[in-house]
Amino acid sequence: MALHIHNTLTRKVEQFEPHDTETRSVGMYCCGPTVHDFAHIGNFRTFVFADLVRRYLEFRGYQVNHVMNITDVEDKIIRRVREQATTIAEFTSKYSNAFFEDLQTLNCVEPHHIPKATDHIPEMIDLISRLMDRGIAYQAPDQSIYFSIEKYQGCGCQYGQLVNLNFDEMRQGDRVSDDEYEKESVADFALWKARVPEDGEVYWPSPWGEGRPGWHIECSAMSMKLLGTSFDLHLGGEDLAFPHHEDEIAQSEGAAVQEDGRPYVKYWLHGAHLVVEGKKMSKSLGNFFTLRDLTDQGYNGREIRQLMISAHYRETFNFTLDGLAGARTALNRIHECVTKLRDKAGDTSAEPAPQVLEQFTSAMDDNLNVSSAWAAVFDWVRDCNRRLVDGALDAAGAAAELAAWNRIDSVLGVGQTDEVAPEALVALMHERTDARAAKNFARADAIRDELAAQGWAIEDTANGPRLKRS
RNA sequence: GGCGGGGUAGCCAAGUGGUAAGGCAGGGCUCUGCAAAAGCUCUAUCACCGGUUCGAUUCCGGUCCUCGCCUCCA
Repeated sequence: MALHIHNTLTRKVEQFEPHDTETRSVGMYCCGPTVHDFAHIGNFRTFVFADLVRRYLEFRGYQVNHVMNITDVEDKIIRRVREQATTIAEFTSKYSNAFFEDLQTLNCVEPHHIPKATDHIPEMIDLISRLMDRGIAYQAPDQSIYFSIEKYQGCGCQYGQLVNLNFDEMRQGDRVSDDEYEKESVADFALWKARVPEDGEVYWPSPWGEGRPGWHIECSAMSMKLLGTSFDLHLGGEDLAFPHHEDEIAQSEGAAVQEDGRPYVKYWLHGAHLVVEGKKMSKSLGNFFTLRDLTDQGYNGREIRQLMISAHYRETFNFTLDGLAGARTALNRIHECVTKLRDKAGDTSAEPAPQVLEQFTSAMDDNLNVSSAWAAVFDWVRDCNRRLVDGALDAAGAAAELAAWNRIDSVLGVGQTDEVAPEALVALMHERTDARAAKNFARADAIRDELAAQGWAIEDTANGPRLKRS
């Protein structure tokens, strides 16, 4: 079997075949954060999902070129920059840095390219110019540049590739902001927003006067610059399908820069949102969490990551604190097993054991069915534990299972490294062994309590006692 | 109103036209000086009503409930 994924363009699960089949290189773009605040766990579900896709493609032997943008100019940012009398660079760098720290906490692999919108104004202007030249964009009386959906459709292009649109039935105009009333048609969207007093010092020169880019144009300009005018994968949260991604397609294909009728993007993947304790996150409900809120409660990034990738990306996920505690226990179980395999394997190395890898791969190939993939992992844990108890695993066998796990964890990214206990604690552990030999159980238990107080648990195994983080 | 997801054990969550994975929590047992870890073991008529079928949780129709999008949104 080969990797199959759900493509929003066709609304079907399709076999993944990148444009470039010879080098197996894949271009992948993921809409990144708008850096006006600390990102919340809902945002991170999407980024962890993108990380999972990237890691699985690499596991499958593809060479991925992963791009994630940073949106650092936008209404909210402009407002706060003005309120705090600062600059865009200063204001956004704080949240941008925090974002990358958080990604690291979640054990996400850093994208190869992280373009910022404000560094690509010329590319956006070029793209808008091309749309103007083709007659698809127009300047309104307010001096802003808009994209004409009517003209675009007149060129034989389709608007509404990602969602079924029926403009007559839509509740039009409800939320159209005041400054966009000069558009020719309500569905048109801004490519370039003319400078207004509220923008303060945030503006750039352009052939159409001072102003700033519309929201959608940055992703078209930056993705095509870094990945070419027609690339393989574009991902983002489900809310972005319309209008953001739809408009990206319109701008990019409206510019007619693709060769021989290729689409702007071959596969669109959208990750579903998460809710917390069954409800949409909101500060008033008290179920709104940034990543930092959770790590402050003592949960680590691996645990949060595990929970986020425990369910299918196309389903709304219910993130709960109970679930997080469960993720901790589940991960500990894997870690225990891996530790025992390491002990058994020693320095022996071996080729990965095929069985669990096959089960894992066939689950993931099926539209990234992580639930099923985890089931394969836990079945494997039970099987390894059983064989360890039965003495049915020798060093080579353990090494093979370990090698398989390392392959799997290159995708899941939840593995931990063992922490070595301080010497003083190891000495205490030995003292306890002596006490036990002398049947001085009171002293032995006292030592165990003392170790526990320092965050270490003692475990008596067939090979003697072992210390581990509790 | 339009479009698109969902409703499976206490909780989370896969899956299938032939009596339902996995994880967490809980009960019992084994091992242990006691623990821990591990193993064994127990816990579900798949929202409701019709239809198709030898047989449906799975297909079709309807009902109820729920979530998202419809130009801020991951």
